[in-house]
Amino acid sequence: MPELPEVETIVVELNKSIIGKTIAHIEEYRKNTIYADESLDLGKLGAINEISRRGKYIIIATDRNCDLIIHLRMTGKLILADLTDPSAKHTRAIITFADKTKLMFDDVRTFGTIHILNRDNRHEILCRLGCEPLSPDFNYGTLKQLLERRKSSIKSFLLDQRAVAGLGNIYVNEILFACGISPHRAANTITEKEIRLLVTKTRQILKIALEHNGTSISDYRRIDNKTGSFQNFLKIYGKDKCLCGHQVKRTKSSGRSTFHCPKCQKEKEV
DNA sequence: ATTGCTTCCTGAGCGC
DNA sequence: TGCGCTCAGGAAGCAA
Repeated sequence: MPELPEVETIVVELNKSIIGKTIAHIEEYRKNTIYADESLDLGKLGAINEISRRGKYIIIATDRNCDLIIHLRMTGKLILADLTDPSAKHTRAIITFADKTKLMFDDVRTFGTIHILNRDNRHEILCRLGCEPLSPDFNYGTLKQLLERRKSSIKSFLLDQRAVAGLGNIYVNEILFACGISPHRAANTITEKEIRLLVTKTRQILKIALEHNGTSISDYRRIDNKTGSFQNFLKIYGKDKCLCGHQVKRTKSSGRSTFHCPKCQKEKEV
């Protein structure tokens, strides 16, 4: 499940490997994978000159003012290859470069998308996203203001991309455990001290995960098909017992697995 | 306005 | 061996 550290890892690796390459053609192998502006000729998108990330979106920009905006959802992968891998059963699209190398978009569960559009329309995809947790905008003041009027749980707040962009289920579980806050707490009951802790721990966990090239629980792979290694450092997600030996409680909230330790994570503000 | 449920999809893992 | 069931999950879309 690619979240911010996984997407950022892919962006860093793409920046080392496909900058300057000219897009020769793009083929879609499954419907509803590519959404392209009708006015664009996919054989004339130009050469790649910048690759960046916003939330969980990968933005590949070309020198002809076009953007490829990719979302991997749960099982999407971008794999750089010289030849098409015949064992890849779930290739949804292939971007072929002028030098004959290929960037393959694999996606078992088919929810991932590639939007191809003129740069002027970039905001149509990105405008709904909230603040970046690794940017200075993610601070006590911003968070306090956002949390005040939220009645939903702190977990659903952190998962809401319109509030904070880039966090997913695994990191939200880890962040709340690190802060000692129960995922079931109402967002507007988070105290000043806890907000400051949320800012610090979120940044810390994302940075460490990034140093380990992200978390590979099942599907996430880097562009050379290698796994990340932060799964070895998870403290609550998928665990039976927390570090202190307490039983971890597993629940579901809005369809997602939630792990928390009732002893280490406060159910109520103090 | 805000919130939370349903939907999309496939493969792994399980019990029988 | 194979069947049917459950689970994994991001975010759009919709209903309350």
